[in-house]
Amino acid sequence: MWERSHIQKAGLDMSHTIREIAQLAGVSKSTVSRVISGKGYIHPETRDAVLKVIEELQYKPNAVARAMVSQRTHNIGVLIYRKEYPIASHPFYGKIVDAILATAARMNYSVFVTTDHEMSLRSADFMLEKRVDGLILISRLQQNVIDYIHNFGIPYVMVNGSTDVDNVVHVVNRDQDGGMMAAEYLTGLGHRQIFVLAGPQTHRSHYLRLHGFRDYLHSIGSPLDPSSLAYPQASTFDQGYEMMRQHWPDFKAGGYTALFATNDMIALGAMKFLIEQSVRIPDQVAVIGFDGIDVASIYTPSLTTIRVDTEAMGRTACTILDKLIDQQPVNELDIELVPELIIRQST
Amino acid sequence: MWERSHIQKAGLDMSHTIREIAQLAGVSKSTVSRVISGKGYIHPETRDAVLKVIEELQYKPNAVARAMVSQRTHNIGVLIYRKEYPIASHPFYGKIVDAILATAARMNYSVFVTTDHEMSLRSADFMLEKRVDGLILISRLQQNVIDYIHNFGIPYVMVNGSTDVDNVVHVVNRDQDGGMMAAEYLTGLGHRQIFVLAGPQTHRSHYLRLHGFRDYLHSIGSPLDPSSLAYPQASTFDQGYEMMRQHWPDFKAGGYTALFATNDMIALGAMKFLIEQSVRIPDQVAVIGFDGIDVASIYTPSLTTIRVDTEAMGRTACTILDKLIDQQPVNELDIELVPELIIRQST
DNA sequence: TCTGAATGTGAGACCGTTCCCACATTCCAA
DNA sequence: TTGGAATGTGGGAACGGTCTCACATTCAGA
Repeated sequence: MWERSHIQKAGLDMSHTIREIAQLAGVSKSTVSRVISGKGYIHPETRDAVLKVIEELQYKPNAVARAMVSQRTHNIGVLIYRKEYPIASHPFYGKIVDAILATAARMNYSVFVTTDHEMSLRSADFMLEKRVDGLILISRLQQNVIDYIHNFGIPYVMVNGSTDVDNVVHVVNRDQDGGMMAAEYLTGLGHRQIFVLAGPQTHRSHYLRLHGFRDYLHSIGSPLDPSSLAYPQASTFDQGYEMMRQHWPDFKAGGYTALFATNDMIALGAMKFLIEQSVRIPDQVAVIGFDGIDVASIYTPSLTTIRVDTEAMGRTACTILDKLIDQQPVNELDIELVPELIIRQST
Repeated sequence: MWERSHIQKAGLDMSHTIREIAQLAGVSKSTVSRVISGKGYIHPETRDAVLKVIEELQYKPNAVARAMVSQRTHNIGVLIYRKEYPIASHPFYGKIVDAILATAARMNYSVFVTTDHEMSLRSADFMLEKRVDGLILISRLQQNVIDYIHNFGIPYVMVNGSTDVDNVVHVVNRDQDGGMMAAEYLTGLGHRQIFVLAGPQTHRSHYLRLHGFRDYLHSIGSPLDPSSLAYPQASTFDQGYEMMRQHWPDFKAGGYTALFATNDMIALGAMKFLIEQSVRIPDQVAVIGFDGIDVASIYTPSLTTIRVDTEAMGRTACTILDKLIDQQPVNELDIELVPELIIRQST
C-alpha cells in the first residue's frame, strides 16, 4: 500500500546520453551526433552499429542540451488574456489555440499555453525565461506586456489584437466587412427595423463589426437609429440575455423584425430571452450573430452568423512566426482573414 | 516595405548571461548565482550591486541552462487523445486543461499542450525529448503509448482514462454514482418510462454511467427495458440528434416521459430533435444529461445534468503530479471525484 | 607513383547555469 | 592570544549535446 507510490520509478528509467551510446558502439560522441543529425560523412557500417545501440537503449536525444548549444528551443508560447473565460475552453479562442497546436506540431514546435487573468508580466516572464523561439499573443494584451516582450527582442505575432502597435505582424479578421455582410444579408431578406446589440466598443472587433453594419445601412439609405442600439457591458451570454430583457419593451414597441449582435454569445443570450417570451425565430424576429462558434450551430434554433476563420488565424500566425524565427522576410504585416456568412435556422 | 520584416530585431535583443552580469558587477558568476538563488552567504552591498546590474540589463536567467544542470525543466506536458474534437476547444476536456493550466502556473510549471489525432508515439516522443518533468494523460490513450511513456520512467497521471493500467495514479469521476443520481432524481420526479441514450460502451465513463443508472432503476423494482435503450455510435451532438430521430416512433409509442443521455452533447442533440418535433420540455419529456459542459447551461431550455468536477480533475492531477515529480509518497492511486446534480429547465 | 580530393573519425571547446570545494577574512569565546 | 566557526567570494567541473578543426585513410587521375 505504502510502496505503491514508488512504483512509477520502476520504469527502465534513466535516459541515456550520447556518450553512453558512443561507448557502447565503440565510437566517439561526434560520430553518434553525426548519425543522429545526418550531416557529415559517416561509414554505413558505423551508422548501422550506432543506430542499433540507439534502438536497443531506446535513446532519446535531450532537447534541452540541444537547445543549449543551438540556441533554439523549438518551443513557442501562446499567451492569451481573458477575463471572462479561461483560455482553452473559450469557445472562440480555444479554436485558435487548436489551430496553433495542430500547425505547430506539423512544424516540429512544442507549444506552451499560458493563461493569465491578472495579466501580470509574470506569464510573459515565464515564457521569456524558458527561451521560447517565439510568441503568439492572442486578444488584446496590455501595452506594457507587449512592450516588455518587444524589448526582449523575441519574434512574436499578434492574433485578433488591437492594431495600435506598429511594426508587428497582426492576424485579424475583416470585422468591418463582416459587419457589412450581416447588414447586407438582413436587408436583403427585407428587414429594415433591426435592433443591434454591440459588445464593448473598446474592443476592436466589436467596434469594427458595429461600424461595418452601420455603414452598410447608411449606404442604402436606411441608417441605424441610436435607439435601435444597445451596448452590453461584456460580450457574454448573460449580458446578451440581460440587455435583451432590459430593452424588451422598446423592442416590442419598435416593431423590430431582426436582431444583430456583434458576437454569437450575445446573440444566443438575447435569443434565449426571446424564446422565453415565446417569440418565434425567425418568423417574428430574425437573429444573426458573429464569430461562428460551435455552440451557434447546435443551438435551437441554430444561429445564422458571420464565421471568423479561426483555423486560418491560428495556422497563419504559426506560419508567420516560424518565418520570423527563421529570419525570413515577411512581406505583409497585416494579415486580414475573410469571414463567411453561415445561414442557419435563426434567419 | 521590405525592411519592415526586420524591424522586430530592433528590440534591445540579446539576453544577457550570468557572466556578463558578473563582469559588470565586478564579481564572479558564482556570486551572481548566489544572489539569484538566494542561498549561501553574500554581503548585502555585493547583493545590491549585483541586483542593480540585473535590473539595468533586464537580465532573465536562462531556464534552459538551468534545466540542463538541475535536471529539472519545470515543464509538464498534457497529452490528450481525441478524434472528434481538437483538444482545447473540447467542451469537456478543455475545462480540464484550463484547470491544469491555472494550477500548474501557481506551482511554477509551464505546460506543453499536445493534440494528437493519429495518436502516434510522435507527440509522446516530443514531450519525452523535451524532458518534461511529468505528464498528464487525458482520456483513453492507447496502451502502447502508455507503455512507451511508462518505460521511459517519467512520472505521469491519468485523467479520465480507463483503469486497466496498474500502479498508476488515476483521477476519475464517480460515473457510476452519477448514473445513480440521475436515476434517483428522475424517478423521484415520478418518471418511470425513461428512455436512455448511452454513448460508446467501450468508454469507461459511458459504461459506468449507464450501469449506475440501470442499477438504481433495478434496485427500486423498475428495471430498464432493453427496448428503452439506444446506443449512439459516438458521444456527439449529431449522434444524439440522429439516434433520437431514429427512435422517434418507438419513443412516441412507448409513452416515455423522460430521457437520460450519458453525456450532455448527446442529450442536447436529442433535445434539439424533440424541440423540432414540438415536444415541450420538460412538460412532455424531461431531459437529463451528464458532464456539465458550458453549453448545457445556456441552451434553451437549459439542460439538467450531472456535473463532473473538471476543475478538481485538473487541479488534482497537477497536485499529484507535482508530488510524484518531487518523489513524495502519494497515498491514493485512485482519486474519485464526486459529481453533482445540477437542476435546470429541462426537468 | 604521386597528389589532391573525398571520405571517415575523434578531440575538445562551447552553450549558461549550479554547486562543490578551496580559500580569505572577520568574529567571538576560551 | 588563539583557534575554530561564521561569513563572504571565486575557480572550475559538471549537465548533454553540436560543431569546428585536425588528422587518417581511401581513391581516382595524371
